[in-house]
Amino acid sequence: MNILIVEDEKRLADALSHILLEQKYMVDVVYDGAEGLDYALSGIYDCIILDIMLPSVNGFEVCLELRRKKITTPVLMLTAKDTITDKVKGLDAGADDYMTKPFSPEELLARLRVLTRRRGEVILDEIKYGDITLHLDQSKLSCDKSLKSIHLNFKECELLKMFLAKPDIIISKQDIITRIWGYDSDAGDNNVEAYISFLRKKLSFVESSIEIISAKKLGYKLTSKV
Amino acid sequence: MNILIVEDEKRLADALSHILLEQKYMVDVVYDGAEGLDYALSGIYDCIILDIMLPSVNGFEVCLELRRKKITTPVLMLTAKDTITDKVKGLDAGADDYMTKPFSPEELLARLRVLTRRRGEVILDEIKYGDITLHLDQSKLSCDKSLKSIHLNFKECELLKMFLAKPDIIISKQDIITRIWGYDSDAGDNNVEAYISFLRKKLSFVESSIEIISAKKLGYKLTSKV
DNA sequence: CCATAAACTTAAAAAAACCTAAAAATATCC
DNA sequence: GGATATTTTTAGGTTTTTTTAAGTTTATGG
Repeated sequence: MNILIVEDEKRLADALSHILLEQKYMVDVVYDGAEGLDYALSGIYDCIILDIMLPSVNGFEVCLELRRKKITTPVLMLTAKDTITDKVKGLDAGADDYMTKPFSPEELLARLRVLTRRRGEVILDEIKYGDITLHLDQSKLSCDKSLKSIHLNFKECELLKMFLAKPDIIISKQDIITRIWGYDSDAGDNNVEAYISFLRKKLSFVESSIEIISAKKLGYKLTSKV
Repeated sequence: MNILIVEDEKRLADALSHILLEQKYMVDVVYDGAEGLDYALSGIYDCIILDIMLPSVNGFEVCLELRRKKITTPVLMLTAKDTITDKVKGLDAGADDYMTKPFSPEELLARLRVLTRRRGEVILDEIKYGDITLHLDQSKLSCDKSLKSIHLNFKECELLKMFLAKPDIIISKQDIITRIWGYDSDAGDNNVEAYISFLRKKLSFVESSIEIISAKKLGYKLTSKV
């Protein structure tokens, strides 16, 4: 079960993600509205916990935009704004539930269970970029041109997904570690390097024109040769 | 849009029904639990507003019974019981939302709109996929080709049902545990593995071309070999 | 152009995940 | 209460993933 937390108060976001991780949810955390919207639009989440007051784009707008784009992922608004007007506004913006801070972890988890009790939703199972397609449902990478494909394991898949979410943007090793190994892991740079190497080998195996470029001291980015 | 109000405080029930009628909902009101259950079991309502402390049968039980009988009408619990424990209990009993008295009419209406804007589900007593048929009424799995069939026990049946609801989609072990063993169970991954193994054996016994594929670290999915 | 730190690659070791049969514990039925 | 069915646990072997570590290559500032 994948949960996205969009919350700019770092302390609270950490606490939340802790609680959820304990319950074996998979958690992604982002700290501003625009980024939250980006992530949410992927449609891969089973629920989104959304703050309202956020840098760049506020929670109401994030929610409205999601619904406009036909993303039906359940949204739980979690915010300090406790007036009736805000609640109504949030729910009518497309949120499925609304809780005010401070909140009880137990109630949050219970409401989360309600929202994630299965409905007839469709999950995005494919990401395309350039000449490649990442089939999330089959953990498989394929190339449109060569028609070749190859299996990716869990971390390879996560890593590629991360790059595909931000093509042409440099991602630091540390970001990769925190996202894929977890913020409290003791994985080192070499772990990342090893996986980058695995991925490159597979990208070249399927004869893609996509490549992962390393930017010394900064990180890596995905680009299309063509 | 039909709403059922189950609430023994006559004054409150009247006020509520007033508010709803103003919004052009069709409203039925009953004043005790057993009667509420009777009405609710008809399945004709789009939402049920349910008090907890009721004569004869309490709200938790009404809700549990409804879910046991596969009635999926959204339930909004509206009650004076405002402890976290009660909220969790209510939501886990199958309620879709929980509000405490005193409540604001605006918020109630907003939450009602959330609950009634969702899609319906269909209940069947037979599920077919590929060359197999799962007879829910007889807990029996059969294969069209070989004509062989075999009995499934409850958990095997639930598990297969889960897969059949989403063929080709990966379902995580955690999802399986929460759905089949309950969110608060201490069943481990190995329980799931054992049941997957049972199911595979039975699928192969009836000579089906359906198989359960494991996606390491992600879960399992059902696919048809042909 | 050289020294050097950073990045890369790889094989092999270690760890984790998975599968299954069979035993043990529980629950259910007659 | 005994028989039967179901569920859970155990344990071994298998496979896959992940980490490690050492040797190699590459980029960059001086």
